[in-house]
Amino acid sequence: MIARASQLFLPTLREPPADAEAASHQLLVRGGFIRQIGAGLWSFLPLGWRVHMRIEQIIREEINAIGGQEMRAPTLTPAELWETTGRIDVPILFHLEDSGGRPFVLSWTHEESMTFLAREIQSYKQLPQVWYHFSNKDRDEPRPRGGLLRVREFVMKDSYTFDADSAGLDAAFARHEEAYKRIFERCGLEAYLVEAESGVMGGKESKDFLAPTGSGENELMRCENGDYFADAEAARGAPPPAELPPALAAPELVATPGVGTIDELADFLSIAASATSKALPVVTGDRLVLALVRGDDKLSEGKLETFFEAAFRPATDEEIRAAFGAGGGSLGPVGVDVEVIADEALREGQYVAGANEDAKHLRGVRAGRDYEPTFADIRQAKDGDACPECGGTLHIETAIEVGHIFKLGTFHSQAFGATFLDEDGREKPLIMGSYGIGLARTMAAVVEQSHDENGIVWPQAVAPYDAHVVALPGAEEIAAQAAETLSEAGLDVLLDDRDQRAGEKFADADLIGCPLRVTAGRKSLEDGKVDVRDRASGVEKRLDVAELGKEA
RNA sequence: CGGGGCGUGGCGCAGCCUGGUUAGCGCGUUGGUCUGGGGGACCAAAGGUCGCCGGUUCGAAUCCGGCCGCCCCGACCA
Repeated sequence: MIARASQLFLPTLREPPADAEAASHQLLVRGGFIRQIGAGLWSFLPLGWRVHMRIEQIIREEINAIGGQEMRAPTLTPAELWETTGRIDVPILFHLEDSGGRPFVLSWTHEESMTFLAREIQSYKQLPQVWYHFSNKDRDEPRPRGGLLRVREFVMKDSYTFDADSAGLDAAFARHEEAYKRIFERCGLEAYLVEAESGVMGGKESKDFLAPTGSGENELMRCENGDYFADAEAARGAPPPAELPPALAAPELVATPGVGTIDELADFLSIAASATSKALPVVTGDRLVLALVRGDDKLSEGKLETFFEAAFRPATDEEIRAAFGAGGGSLGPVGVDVEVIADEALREGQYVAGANEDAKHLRGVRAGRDYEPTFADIRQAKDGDACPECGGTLHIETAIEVGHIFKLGTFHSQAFGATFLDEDGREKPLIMGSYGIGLARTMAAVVEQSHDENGIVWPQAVAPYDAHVVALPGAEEIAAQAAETLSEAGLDVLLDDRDQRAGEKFADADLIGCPLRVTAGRKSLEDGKVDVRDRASGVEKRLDVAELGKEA
């Protein structure tokens, strides 16, 4: 097909909007792909929607290929659907009422709707099932940002799998892993599958697809040797060894007047921060627990949450006094009647710890001798940590989460009574998985990874048009012929037939970023040809119009 | 929710501190002439409740108060 620029709604901008910072935000607005209508609320203009549709079609093909059945559930749902699972209290829900005052919720995900439907599954003979749809998700995000990177309404492809047993779930999960890899690869996006923290909402296992980019809200940790990738929140890096002073036979009390922070403590005692330990009293449910990490490490809230399988909060000053008999700056694991969760880094060696007496610390505190902790990996991984696979150096990069896949188990099916009769004649809850891809976010991630100072460089599979034909004065006819030839060869063509200067047309072509630019002008007309330029490489060659079809 | 910034024709900005004619500039838009391979030149023109409400004042884009919206950092985040 051929689209004529003179008739397209394609409002390109010479300058980026003042409020745009992320490259994808600037370029997609400047290129006339999207326009904002409120915080986190975006319209897709004709070009932007073409890209969106191409991504959608790639996803559709790949999910169909693993047996997915496309369907469609509504975004507007009765509130009782969410009361069934208790997720009515999730803070990002948009609540509304119909004219009769009945409560409704805008879906922010579709486990509830799909599980509701899955009650009609009766027998193991009907399993497995793989359902998916493309639908709007609405989320009352506390802070939308970065153009398409985090929004309040967006189209997600979400799949839901129903299996009779966990082996079936594992297989469905694995098939989605592979499908997602192919999807991102076809979109020309570099994305890595990493372990994610499943956090409070539980589930047995979840993995993220992270696309390294210049802007984003996630952090990808990767090994310099390419053998380990992880979400920095969940990464299992090993910290550099602690610089420890000589060991002591028993803990030794030392006065530390005026010392409040780890840095002050290390300075005061003339030791490295890594030779100290940091005690963080937290409350989960109704128990108070002391989390202990090395002085130069930070506690990973996600990891601790996963360890507890529950949310937690910092203990209050009163709770701390009551449990430790000392204030926040002098807490430690020795001689207290409190459960201690110590980070793995503290398994070996002796560290300085708070003495549970104000302004006093203990030197030479050793796990297993002076206190009995439960060990767990609860530290936040850092740039420079050692790779758990090969010992190489790990580095952190900014990334966008473009997909997330979950093994849900039976949480939703039990809530809805979505059961089936198994081979053994017993009624069992369906075993579920859910799998999401944000289309607009994928689009933004592609732009983040694929642009230069002049504009977007679309991978062909997701480009708004395959070729951009620039018609310069005096060569309108040959330009139209070129567009026709390309179109007949099966390409989607944007023909710039506007009465504009050459420079403006070239600038727009670079900005819009179609993979191929074909220019017909006086220069090329001299030998009856057109100039074909590759957007990515900038390589240009002069060809006969007739040759265009083959080239493309 | 905490911190910071911004709100003036379609876009990007100046003016505000120190209140005072018809609120400017660049780009874009419309008509015209010339031009024509990297955002060209000239002529003419259209287009603005200065975010909203209230207050101070003879007089408010400008000063004061409240509210709203948007962006960034943080908190939060399937």
